[in-house]
Amino acid sequence: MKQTKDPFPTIYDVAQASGLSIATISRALNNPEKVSPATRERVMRVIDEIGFVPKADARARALQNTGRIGVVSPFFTAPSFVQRLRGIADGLSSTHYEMVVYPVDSGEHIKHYIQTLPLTRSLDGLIIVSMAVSDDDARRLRDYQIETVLIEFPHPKLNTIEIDDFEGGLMAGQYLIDKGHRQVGFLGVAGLPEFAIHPESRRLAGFRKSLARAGLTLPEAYICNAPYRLELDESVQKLLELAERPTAIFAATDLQAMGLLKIAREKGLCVPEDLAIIGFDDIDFADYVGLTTIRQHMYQSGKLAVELLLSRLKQPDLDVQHLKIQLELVERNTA
Amino acid sequence: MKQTKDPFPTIYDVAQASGLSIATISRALNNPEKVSPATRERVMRVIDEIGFVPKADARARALQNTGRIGVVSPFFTAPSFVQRLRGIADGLSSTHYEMVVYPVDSGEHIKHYIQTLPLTRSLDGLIIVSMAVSDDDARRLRDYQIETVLIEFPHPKLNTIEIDDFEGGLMAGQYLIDKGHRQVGFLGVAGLPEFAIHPESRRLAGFRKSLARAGLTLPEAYICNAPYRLELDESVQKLLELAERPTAIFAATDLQAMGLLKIAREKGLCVPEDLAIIGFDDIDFADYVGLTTIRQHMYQSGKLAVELLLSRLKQPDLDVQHLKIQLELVERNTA
DNA sequence: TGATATCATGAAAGTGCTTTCATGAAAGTT
DNA sequence: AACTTTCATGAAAGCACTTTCATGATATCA
Repeated sequence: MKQTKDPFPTIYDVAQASGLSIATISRALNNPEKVSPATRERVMRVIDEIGFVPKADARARALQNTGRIGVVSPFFTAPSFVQRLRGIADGLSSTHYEMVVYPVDSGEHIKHYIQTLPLTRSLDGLIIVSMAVSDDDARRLRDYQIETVLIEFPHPKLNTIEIDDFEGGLMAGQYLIDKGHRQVGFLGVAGLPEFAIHPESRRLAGFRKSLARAGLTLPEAYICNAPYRLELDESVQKLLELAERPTAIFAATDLQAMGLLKIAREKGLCVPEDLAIIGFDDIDFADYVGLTTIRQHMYQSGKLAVELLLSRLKQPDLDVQHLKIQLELVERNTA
Repeated sequence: MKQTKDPFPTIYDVAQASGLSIATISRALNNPEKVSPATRERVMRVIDEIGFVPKADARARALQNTGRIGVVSPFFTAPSFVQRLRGIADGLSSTHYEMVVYPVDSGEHIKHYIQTLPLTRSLDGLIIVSMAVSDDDARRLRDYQIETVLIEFPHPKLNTIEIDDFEGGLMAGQYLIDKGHRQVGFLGVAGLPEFAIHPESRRLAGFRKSLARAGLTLPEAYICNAPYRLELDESVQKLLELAERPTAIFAATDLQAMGLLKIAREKGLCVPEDLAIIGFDDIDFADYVGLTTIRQHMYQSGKLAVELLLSRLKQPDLDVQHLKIQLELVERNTA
């Protein structure tokens, strides 16, 4: 009667109630084959009776692992990042791992995370999304043997899921050129905090390359940078008000492409006739608005990241891997 | 020299290196005033030297708190839910709490979580979003003294952030009536899994009430249910092809309202002239597409939930609270 | 100067589990 | 019948901290 009242029965209670030792209870739970069937039966019945559930932290302590993997990400609620998060969550859902999300909104934050997370030992693995990791950080992560997978920012010493931003920019440019455009512009990202990475510069580089190959140039006046959100600023207005404005624009992100699309339409421009627009990312809403874009399969990148992480957790001596996500041009109605 | 090589110095290493006992080290860290200034100085110097960081889980175990709060949510990557998540994350960011996300995608899942999370005791608090909680579940959560805040689904015995769906439906209906509409329809949610809650029925009830007050009725033919996503199914097509179709439709969620908007436009209908549309939620993209809607301030609900949770964590004997989020009609271009 | 209060410190218990190692019984072998 | 394996089980150590309680050393008071 005492046991049934106890709100938190421990393994000791189970042992006592069943007349066995805690070692046997533990075995029945974790290595059932090491226990006789009869005993196993008995243990299970008692467990059900008194409602025993192993305490996670005690288990973690003894096991030297925590059953938790951390995800550190900036803008984790931005559409594209959410898709990634979904991939991670799905990848983790079939395992017994929990997902701890560390939103980072300042440079202090990330430094702090990288410095203390490995030390407090409260995580089995770490997925770092779209954040620059210094050699120092990388060394620290390795020294403290916390398995880490980087998404988007590559580091030679760490597992990485890479996006070939250069290639993506090249694809976008080539596509526009093939469509006959000769005056093309670029919409980049402005005002990104210093701790975030800047993939748009590589997208721009690839874009430039494609133009060069076709003997075209990208005039300074055709390059515009705007904040990473739906509401763009006046610099975009100006670009569209140019006497000789571009006939096509490659936006470094879908979010901005959508902002651009809206402004263009407000100005009475027909898309794609007057102005072709191609984005990058393929966020969920891209399909809704019919945005032509370069898909980088965010969901898949997240899922891949956890698969990579899990495989390393199982076999820690595996070589560091650098996977590349396949880019894909999705043709819709804006270009 | 041994200490400096050890990648994970423990409190014992600090004790040995400083010639003090682990008890004193612990005190110097947690109750500095209980230790002589000289000793404190000495301890700190050694800690810095060998790079000691207390292991979080060991600390949690001894302290009986974990520094972690759990968020269980369905569809946690759907636009509206993400906004809520952002509110929760922001609310938590100024604290030392970590956010563990438990995505639920099956009924088994939620039952399982509610039954085991409190028992494994690896969480200080729990925020349950948009999930039905039975009396049994509620009792269990209380018995096992895990502080819980429910969002959207109210329970008398637990803290709740409520949304007045009935009132929202009423507001939507009243607005359409005031605009002169007499033939109004309703777009509800179909195919929601059984573990999710169904706020749309209350939204519908409120909507009906407003119609009744104006002497109007809602014909069966004007009620349509479609999946909770951007791509709606043919039932919506049929509604719009009715000989005498409604002049206005209240969609139970913004996501569906946007789907409806797209279909209407594809059919050549002018919105709002031919068909007025009003949604519910005010997701981020609602502003982009100019959707008139009932805002339920998802972000705020999340933030409020953590504030409520934190205040209860500090003062556990506080009475259970039931907060109501203020709804707000946001007039844009679709109605 | 002897008795008492104050204070910094250390020893040890507690936290709830896993796992190694030892033990004794049953089964198999010759 | 004596001996070796095999197998289920229990005792106990280990995980890395916090905190209570006891102790001995000072400081305080009469």
